[in-house]
Amino acid sequence: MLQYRTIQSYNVPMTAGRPLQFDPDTALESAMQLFWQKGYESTSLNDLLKATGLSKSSLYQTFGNKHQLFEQSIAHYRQHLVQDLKAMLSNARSGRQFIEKIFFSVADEVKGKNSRRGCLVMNTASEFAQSDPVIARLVKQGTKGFYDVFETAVRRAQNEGDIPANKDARTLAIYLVSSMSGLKTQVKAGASAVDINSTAKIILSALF
Amino acid sequence: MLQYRTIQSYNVPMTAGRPLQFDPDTALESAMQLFWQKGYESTSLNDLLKATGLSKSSLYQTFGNKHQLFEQSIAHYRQHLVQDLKAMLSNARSGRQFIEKIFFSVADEVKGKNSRRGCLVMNTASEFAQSDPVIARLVKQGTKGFYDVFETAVRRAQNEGDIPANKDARTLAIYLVSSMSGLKTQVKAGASAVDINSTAKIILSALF
DNA sequence: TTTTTTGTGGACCGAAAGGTCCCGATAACA
DNA sequence: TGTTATCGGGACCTTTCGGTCCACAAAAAA
Repeated sequence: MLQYRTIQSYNVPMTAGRPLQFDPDTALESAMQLFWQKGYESTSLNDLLKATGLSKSSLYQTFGNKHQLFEQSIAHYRQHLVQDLKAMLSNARSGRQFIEKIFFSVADEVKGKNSRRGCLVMNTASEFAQSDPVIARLVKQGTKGFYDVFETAVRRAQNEGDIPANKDARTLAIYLVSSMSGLKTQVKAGASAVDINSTAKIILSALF
Repeated sequence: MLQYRTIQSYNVPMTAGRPLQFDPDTALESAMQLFWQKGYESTSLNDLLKATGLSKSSLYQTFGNKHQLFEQSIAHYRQHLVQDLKAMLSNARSGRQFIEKIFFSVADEVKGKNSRRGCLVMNTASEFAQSDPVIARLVKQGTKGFYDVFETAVRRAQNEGDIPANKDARTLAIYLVSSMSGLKTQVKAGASAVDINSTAKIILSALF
C-alpha cells in the first residue's frame, strides 16, 4: 500500500523511485492564476490541465480533486500576498507611504490584460457567498491576514504622526480592506483610471 | 410561421389562442432571486425551472436561453433597485439621512438567511470580469444607475448644507458606490455587524 | 541489467449540463 | 361544439463535467 508524507501540503511519496517530473509549486501557481482570472466554477479541469501542463493523474495524485486544488490555491495566494505586503511595508519610507502606494496603484490595473481580476480572496467571498463552509473559512483566514497587515501599517503611521493616535487601528484596517475590495470591484465593473484614483483619494482622506 | 411582439422584453405571441398560464414578471423575479443568490454559473437550468415553476419549453419560449434570462434578470434587478432608491430618496427627510440609512442598514444583512448575497450587479461584475462583453455592458449600465442616484442624493445634501458645496458630487457618488460594494463584499466574507457598522461610519466621515 | 517503484497518458465512466423537439392537454373564439 | 393555436411535460440529444483506473514508460538503486 502506497504511503504519503505531506510536504508543504502536497502529496509526495515516502520512498524513492521515479522523482517528480514537475515542480508542484509552479503547477500550483499556474492553477491559482487561472482560478484568479476565471473563478472556481468557470474553470474546468481541462483548463487546469492545460495551464499546469500536468496529466490528469498527476494533478489528482498531487493535489487531490478540483476543490482541494482550489483550497490550496487560495492558501498559496494568501501566503504570497501577505508576505509581499509585509515586505513592502517594511521597505516603505512610512506607513502612510505604504498605504498610499497600495491604493494609488489600483488604477494601474485598469490597463493591462490580465489585471482586471480583483483579489482572489474577495472574488471567492463573492462567488461562494455562504454556501461552502470550507471555503468560507479560508476566506475569513485571508481577510484576517489583510486586516493584520493594514493594522500594522496604520499603527506605524500613527507612531509617525500621520494618523491621529486616538483612532482605533483595527477599525481603520478593516475600513481599508473593505475600501480596497470595493475599489477592485469597481475596476472589474469597468471604471476608468481617473475615477479609481479620485475614489482612492477620498478613501484615504478619512485617515490622513 | 409564428410571429412575436415584444412586451416589456418578453416574447409574447401575436395571435390569440391559449393564454399564458403564468406571469412572466413573477417568473423573472424568481429567476433573478436565484441568480442573485447563487450567481450565473452555479445556477443550473433545473434550478431555474424549479424556482420559476415553469416548464422548460415555457421558459425558453418566453425568455430565450439561460444567458438571455440572466441578462433580463440583471435589467430587472437594476430597474427595481434604482426605482426603489429614488423613492427612498424622495421620501427621506434629507439627502444625508438617505445616505446614512442606506449604509447603516447593510449591517442588518449579516443576520437573516438570504441576505448575505451582496448586490447582483456587483456580484456579476466580479463573476464575469471582462470575459463577457454583453454582461459587461449591463454591469456598466447598472453601475451608472447607482452613480446617478447617489449623485442626486449628494447634491441634495449639499443644498441642505450637510456636505460642503465645493466637493464634486459625481466623484463623491462614485466613492459611495465603490464603498457600498466593498461593504457588501465584507458581509459576504463573513464580517460581523459591528465591524460593518464601524466601517460604514468611517466611510461616511469622508462626506459629513 | 534487473528489480523496484513511481509517473504519466489516455481510455473510460456516470452524471449533469444546456438545449431541442414532439405530442397530448387546454383554453379562446366563432 | 368544432376549430385552431398555443401551452407544457417530458423524452431525447450532444457535449462537457469531475473523477477513476489501468497499462505502459521511465527513473533510481543494486
